[in-house]
Amino acid sequence: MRQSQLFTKTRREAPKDEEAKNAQLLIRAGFVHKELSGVYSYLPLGFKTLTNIVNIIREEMNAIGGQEIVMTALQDKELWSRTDRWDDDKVDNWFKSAFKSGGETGLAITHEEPLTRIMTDHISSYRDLPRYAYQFQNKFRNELRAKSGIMRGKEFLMKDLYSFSKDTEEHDRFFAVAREAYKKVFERMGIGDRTYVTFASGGIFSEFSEEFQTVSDAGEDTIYIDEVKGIAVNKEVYTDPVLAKLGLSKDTLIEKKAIEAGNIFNLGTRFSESLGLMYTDEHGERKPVVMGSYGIGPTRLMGIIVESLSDEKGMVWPEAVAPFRVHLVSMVPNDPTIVAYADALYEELIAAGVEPLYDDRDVRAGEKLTDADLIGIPTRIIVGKETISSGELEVMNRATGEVKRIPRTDLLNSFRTVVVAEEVAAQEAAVEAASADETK
RNA sequence: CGGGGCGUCGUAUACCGGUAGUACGCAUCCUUUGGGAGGAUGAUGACGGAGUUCAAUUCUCCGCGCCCCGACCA
Repeated sequence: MRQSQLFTKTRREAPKDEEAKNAQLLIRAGFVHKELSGVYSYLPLGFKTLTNIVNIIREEMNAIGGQEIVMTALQDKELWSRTDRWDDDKVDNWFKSAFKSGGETGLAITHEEPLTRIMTDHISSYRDLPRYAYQFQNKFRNELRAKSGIMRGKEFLMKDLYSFSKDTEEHDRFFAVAREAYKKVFERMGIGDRTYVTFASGGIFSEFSEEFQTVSDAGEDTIYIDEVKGIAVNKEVYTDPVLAKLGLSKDTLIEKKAIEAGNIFNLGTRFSESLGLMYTDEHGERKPVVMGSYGIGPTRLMGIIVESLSDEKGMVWPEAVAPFRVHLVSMVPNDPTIVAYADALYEELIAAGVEPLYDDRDVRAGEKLTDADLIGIPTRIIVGKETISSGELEVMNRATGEVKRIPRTDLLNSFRTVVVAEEVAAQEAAVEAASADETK
């Protein structure tokens, strides 16, 4: 993509109505646009980044047997009344609206109810279990106070997976599998080293839920981490009996601020019983389906990555989620030789399978470099006078600032090798997933 | 929802009861070209409503919007 064609521009200053680092940087770099308090649109660079995050999650959900669907935003009042989650005194953050023909509806805050009802059409025997379905969908929550930029909005993207199992044993097995899949997601996003499985309140459903908490000063939660065991406890359940139960000692726990990047819940039979999702077991006995729910907010995750990995110059995206892997910067816009060289290199990079963001704008070098720092693409290739005389490309690592000089052909070959390796890995993963399906 | 604060060109800011100024950005031109360059010229602005006043962007009230602290957060 030629940067001269990108419709977004960078800004020197953050808008005064944003205090959160993630929102300041994302707006300055043109990734997002604030529509309302707690409501953001995603512009080309932001959408590409978000798409990469979504795809990583999608791959990991597919790998554990998840089947992707899309449910509706508009909800059936009658359905939610049956589980007693419609009244404002029970759930106070609905956005409710009325049909012109009469009657009320609401914008989905979560999707246990509609999916459980859908499943009543499709699950009736033990042969139909287990099943796992998930979606990426905007959720709407009428928060009294949005805050922290894109990390706590009123409308936000959510990946929610729901599991349907025969009994608690089958459920527990999948729960453990889902936990590992979540860990993989955070590792691939570059925040695995600072994200902890955290025991938290299970709310009305069960004793505990498990949160995935990323250590960050921007976090709203306080957690107590056991570094050796690699797990943590949320302050909301930080009591002696709970610690004893989890085999943790106060002496080894470290208090940190953290932000919830995901959570997994054991729902038991709360929804299946109230909505009649039953199956007949091997002995002809009718039983309620045992459910779980598993959430990750991709938009929040994007904010967490910005909060966690940016530096004083701007954002620093991990390879896996960066809007582009490579930022090609031509330094002297009025020198036809350099422009021609950079143009040719741009085409060759595309041919090698790595489309860069190509800063071909007619602006000064300083502005380009400052913008490149802000945008935070992991690898930067700088083309200037020296490049042409030496035949070596100046390749800079955004995260470390390290600069290497690499002969042009070597660099192009290394990209080709990486692309081929990724294709092979993708094929292997597909084969593995297919064989996993067969063994079920 | 309780408390506090704020709404001025696209962005960030200043001043003022009586010409609304500056910087960046934008437009045209000249110079400049490896870390947000200099000059010249130009376009663009007071959240909405009511009130006080000869006169309101400025003061008062009511809306609306935004931010922060707390509460809340399947």
